[in-house]
Amino acid sequence: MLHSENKISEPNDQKEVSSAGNYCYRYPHAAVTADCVIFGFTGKELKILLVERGNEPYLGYWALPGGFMRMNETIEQTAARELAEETNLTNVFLDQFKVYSRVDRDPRERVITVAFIALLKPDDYKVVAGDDAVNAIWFNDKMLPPLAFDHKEIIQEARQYLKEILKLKPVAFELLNKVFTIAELQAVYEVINSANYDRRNFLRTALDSEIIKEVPDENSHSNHRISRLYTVNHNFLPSHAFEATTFSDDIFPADSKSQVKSDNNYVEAESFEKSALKEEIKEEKERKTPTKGLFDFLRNLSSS
Amino acid sequence: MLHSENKISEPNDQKEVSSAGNYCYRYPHAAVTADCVIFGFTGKELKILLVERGNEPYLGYWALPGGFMRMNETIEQTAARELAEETNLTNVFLDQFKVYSRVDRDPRERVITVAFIALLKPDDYKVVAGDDAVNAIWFNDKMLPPLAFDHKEIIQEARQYLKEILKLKPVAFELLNKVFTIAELQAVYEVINSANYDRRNFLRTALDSEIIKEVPDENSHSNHRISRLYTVNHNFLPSHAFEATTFSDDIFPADSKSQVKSDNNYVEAESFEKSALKEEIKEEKERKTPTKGLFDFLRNLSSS
DNA sequence: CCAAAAGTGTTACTATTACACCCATGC
DNA sequence: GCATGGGTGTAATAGTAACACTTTTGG
Repeated sequence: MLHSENKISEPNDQKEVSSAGNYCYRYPHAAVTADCVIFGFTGKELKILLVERGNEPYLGYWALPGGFMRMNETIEQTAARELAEETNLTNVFLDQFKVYSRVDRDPRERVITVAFIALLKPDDYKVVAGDDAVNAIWFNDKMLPPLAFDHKEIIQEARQYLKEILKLKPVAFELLNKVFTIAELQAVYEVINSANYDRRNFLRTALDSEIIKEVPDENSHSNHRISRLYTVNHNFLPSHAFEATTFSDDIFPADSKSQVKSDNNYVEAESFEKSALKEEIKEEKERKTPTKGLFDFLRNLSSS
Repeated sequence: MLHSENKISEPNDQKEVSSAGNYCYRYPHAAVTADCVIFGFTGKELKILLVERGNEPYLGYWALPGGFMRMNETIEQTAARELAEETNLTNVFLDQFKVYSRVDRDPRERVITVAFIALLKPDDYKVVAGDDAVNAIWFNDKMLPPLAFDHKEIIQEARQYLKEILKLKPVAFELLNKVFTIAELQAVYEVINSANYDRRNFLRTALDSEIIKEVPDENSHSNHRISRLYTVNHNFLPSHAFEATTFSDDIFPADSKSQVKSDNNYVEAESFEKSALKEEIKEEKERKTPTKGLFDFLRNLSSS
C-alpha cells in the first residue's frame, strides 16, 4: 500500500555510489535498533548491565547494550543476538516494552530503538559477572552513571515496566534459578516493588496460590540455617496459563467476506453479527464473575 | 497503512541523495509504520475500525489504519496523524503496545510496524460512525473479516493488551464520555474481560474505590428508568496517579562518573553503592507491605 | 399494564493482616 | 555460644460473594 516502487537497490546496480550510501530508497528510512535493559538478579539485588561508550557521540558515557536490526532477522532476534554477544547467554527471558523514536535522540542519523528487558537468573548473573570478554559493568539499579542518548529514560521506564508485568505474568521466576528459596522469591518481589513483606504472610500467600511447590532435594545454600527449596509448579502454571492465552484461530470464515462489500462508509458490519454463537454467548453471560481486583490499579498508582 | 501513498514526507532532512533522487544509506534500512487498532465503544459493545484495501497485495482484504513514519515525527505522532486522517478525531487515548517485525510480513519491502491501540468514547464513536469521508467500517471485535498482513495477530494481541492495562491503569474511562452511567462502566469491564458482574457488587466496588463520584446533573438517557450519572474522580485520581509515576530526575550526580572508570570487566560497581541514601532506604524497609494481590496474575491466566 | 432497566442491604464466608518465639547452622 | 537467617500459628479484621424484590419509565 505504500510506495510499491520503493525497491531496495543492490549495491552493484548503483552507478553513483557515494562513499556512504549503497542502499537506496525512494523515501527516507530511519535506522532501527534494539536496546536491552539487562537485569541481573544476584539472589538479593537487582543489577543492570551497561557498557561504556568508546566513540562519539557520548564518548565515555554508559549505554545499554544494543545494535542495529539486520534485514534477515526480527527485532526479537536482534535483541537476542546483542544479548548473546554481550553475555554469551541464550535462552534468556526477553520482552520488548517500548519504542523510543524522538527525532533527535541520535545526533548522527534518525534512529528509533525498540527497548527490551532481559531477566537473568542468579546462575546467569554469576556467569556474566565472571566473564571478562567485554567492557561492561553491573550497576546497582538505583545508582546509575551518566547515560548516553535517552537511555536514562529507557531504564527508568524499564523498571516501571518490570513492576507492571510482575503483576500480570510469572516473570519473577525468570529471575530465579530452577530451584530457589522462599527468601529469594520474596527478594525478587521486594526489590521490584520496593516493598518489604512479612515472611510468614509471603510464604502463605505463595503456597496458597499453588504457584510453587517444595522440592525435597539436597540443599547446599551456605546460609546459616538450611532453607527449604521450591520450584515453579509447572504442572499447574503453563497449562492454565500460556496455552489459554491463545485465541481460537478461525473466528471468521474466509468466504463470507463478500457479505461486507458495501457502499456505505462507516456502517455497522451487521451481517457479521448474525452468528450461531450468539446463543452460547448469552448462556455464558449468565455466570457471574467476582468483582475482586477490578480497581486495584489505584493501589499501584499511589505506591509507584 | 492505507492512504499513505501520497503523504510521505518530503526529501528535506536527508543528506545523502543519489542522482535517482533516492535516499541512500550505507546499510539496509527497514521501513517503519504505525498501525492503530481503533476500539470504539458504543455504550454496550466494543468495535474495531478497519479499512478495505484497494491495492495489491491483499487486495480486498481488510487492514488496520496506519502509515509510514516521517522523518520529522515520532512514532506516536505518526499514529496520531493516521488516526486523525481516518477519524478526524484528536485527543484520543493512544498507546503503543508492540512492534511487529517478521521479515516477510510485507511482501514488497522490509517493513516493521509499531502497533497502537486507540480508545474512542461513545461520543467519538458516533462522530466516526456518522462520517462518510473514508471507506472504513466498524466491526464487532468477535467477528472480523479476512485481514491483510499480520493484522489478525495484531488485533488479537491488542485485545489481550487492553485487558492487561485495564488492570494497571484507568483506561476504562478512555472508553467513556466525561459523564457516564454505572451500567456503561460495567459494560466496559464486562466486554474487555469477557466477564459478567453482579450489579450491586460492581457498584459498591467502584464507589468504595472512590474512583468515581456521582454527578447531580440533568439526565436524558432514553432508557427505561433514568440512571444516575457519574464521572471520574479527578481530584482523587490524577494527583496520586500520574504524577507519582514520574521518577525523581537526578538519581546520580554527573560528576562522580570518573569513579567508575575501571579496568576490570564485569566487576561490581561498588563505588556507586556508597550513598548517603542507604540509611534512609533501610529505614523505609522497616515498614511492612501487604502481600495482597501478589500472585493475582494466576487469576488472569486461567480466565484469559 | 407490561417490559426493561435501575435502585437497594444483609448475611456468610474468605482473605488478609499483624504479630513473637524457637530452631538450625556456621563461625 | 552467639549471630544470622529459617521456620511456624493464630486471632482480629476487612473484603468479597451471593442473593431478590421494588421502583421508575416508555411504549
